Amino acid sequence: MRAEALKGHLDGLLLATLEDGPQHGYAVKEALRDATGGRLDLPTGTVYPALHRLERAGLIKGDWSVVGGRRRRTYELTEQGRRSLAGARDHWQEFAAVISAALGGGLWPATN
Amino acid sequence: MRAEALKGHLDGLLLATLEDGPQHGYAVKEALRDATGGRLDLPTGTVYPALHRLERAGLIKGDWSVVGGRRRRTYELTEQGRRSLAGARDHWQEFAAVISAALGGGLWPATN
DNA sequence: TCCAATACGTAGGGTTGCTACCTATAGCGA
DNA sequence: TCGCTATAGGTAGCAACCCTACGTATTGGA
Repeated sequence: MRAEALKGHLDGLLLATLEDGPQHGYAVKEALRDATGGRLDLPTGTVYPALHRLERAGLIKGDWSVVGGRRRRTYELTEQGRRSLAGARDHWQEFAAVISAALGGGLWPATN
Repeated sequence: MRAEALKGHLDGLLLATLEDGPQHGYAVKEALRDATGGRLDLPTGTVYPALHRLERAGLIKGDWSVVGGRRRRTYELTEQGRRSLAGARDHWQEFAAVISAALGGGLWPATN
């Protein structure tokens, strides 16, 4: 996975991993890796700042806790975050359709 | 179309529009707009610098000419550019699959 | 004792597309 | 003639954002 391709799509991915319940940052990173068969293994320097950004934007809400002697910041979606996730999915569908149409050479959007 | 979403995918789109024959910059911009039903209408400040970048990278080759009193720079794919386009298509397929898997909520890749 | 895994973080940089602006010609309508 | 639009090219500077490279700390196994 070329890295820079992710630009502008990361936020939706992070929100999606929080959809099924609260997670702490490190778990989000692992969930994303597992959901993609290891093909999307983000560095922590990408994940943590992005989560901070989402929290500042009011899309997620974090709380500190301590588990097994390690401090954790557990995040959950806000109502606004849930709406944003839905928007991100819509946007992705359109974006993918547009790129596929223009890039050509592919079977897209799977015409039948 | 959110703007930053395009990051890292523009080069492939430009190469794809040159696949069926040489085009000048302005025509590339219009071809892209038409191929996407107007949904991808790039500003010239995006297209021209990107073409310069591709030429510097050796993926396309440009030549000046004058048509109807207007100077044109006509670009065509190099052999390297053709390979790069193929790579961009492969990369896009994988990228789209990964994002779709992680983003969820969607019918992807259009299972039937 | 040392290292990996877990868990969090920041500083700085590089890439890249966009905004805003500029030049110039052809052609049309007022 | 004047002004506007379409065509055709260009640049400077900015902002977003993800990555690299670090740093801290704890737990637990080799």
